[in-house]
Amino acid sequence: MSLRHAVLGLLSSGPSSGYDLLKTFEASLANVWPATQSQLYGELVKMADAGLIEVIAEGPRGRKEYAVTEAGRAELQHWMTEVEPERLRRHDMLLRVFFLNRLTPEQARDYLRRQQDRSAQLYAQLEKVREGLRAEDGDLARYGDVALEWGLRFHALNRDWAEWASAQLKD
Amino acid sequence: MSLRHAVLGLLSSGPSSGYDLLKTFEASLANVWPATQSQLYGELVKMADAGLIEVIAEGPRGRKEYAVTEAGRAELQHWMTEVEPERLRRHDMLLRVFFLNRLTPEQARDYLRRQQDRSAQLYAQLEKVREGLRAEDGDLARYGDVALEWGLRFHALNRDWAEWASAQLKD
DNA sequence: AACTACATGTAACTAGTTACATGATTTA
DNA sequence: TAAATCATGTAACTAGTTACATGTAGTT
Repeated sequence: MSLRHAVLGLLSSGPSSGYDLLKTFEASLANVWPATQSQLYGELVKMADAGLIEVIAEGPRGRKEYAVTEAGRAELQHWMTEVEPERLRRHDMLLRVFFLNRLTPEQARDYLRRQQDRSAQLYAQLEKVREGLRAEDGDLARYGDVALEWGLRFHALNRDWAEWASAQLKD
Repeated sequence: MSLRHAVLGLLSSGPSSGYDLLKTFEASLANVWPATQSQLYGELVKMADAGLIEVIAEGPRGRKEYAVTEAGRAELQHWMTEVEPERLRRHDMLLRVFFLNRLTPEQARDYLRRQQDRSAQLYAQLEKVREGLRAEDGDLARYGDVALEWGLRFHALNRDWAEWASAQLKD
């Protein structure tokens, strides 16, 4: 249900259309909560039905400008302060680790090596994103950077763990 | 589609029934790839239809013993060595971070503090699981421990990051 | 005889994906 | 006037969840 809360979060800093929200998802939230066009438009209709948001204006080409209602603000507040974040449940990189003994030792080492390389690459990519972000400001960029730090640490963890795991295999 | 591969992985070390597979999911794979009873039984039927597994025996109470076919083994091998693991896409703990400025500074700090505590707690829990695991052996336990190390590092990362993020808020 | 564990199956629902469809406005 | 961008909507499908349903075999 968090697409709903992502939308409430975005709209809580000002009204916007589905189209514009989609751009924001792609530009800012892509790494924490991606949304497709069809899912977003559908969700906006459901949220309006539920009274969390409302259409406050219609523009050219059928553009609809949505704003959060009081009920929407309350729901956002509730979700932010009282709902425990979901735990990470599925992790197919780790799932493969359980079956590493089905591979030859070389294949198993290759697998971990690929994960290590990939994480190093993702780390480097994120570092570049951070540089690009330095230019911008505003709250989304500011808090975006706090989230980005998590990402950097995450990729570093994966990289280092894969190296460690590779060494473990040798016994 | 990875439930399918989890099943292939488990069956690749010997035939088993849906019921027994479910126990293994609960005991060993719960943290990397949970499966519900209804999903598992449904998937087994689809996999048999697709020729990846087959019923090799029927026991009391309608028990069906499944075994991997050659096609199933090939699919497992393919998935292990040629399919890139999915990246983590959705992360609602981090999504909330983007909207931390909608809270009062105290609420925001509380949020991060709760995440820190929770991660510390999950870390401690996993450590206990590891102790319990030391007793067992066999490949699932052995590789399970490699995955568990990832989990420990992950919770430590979350704990430390939350502390860091909390300090960031003060400017 | 009652209880527990074994064992499978099905229905209704939610979230998310890809692909298709349509049309209006702005800009080169 | 052609192309790009703006803007929304819908259909078909997949994966996963919760709840319901049913019956058998072994244990106390």
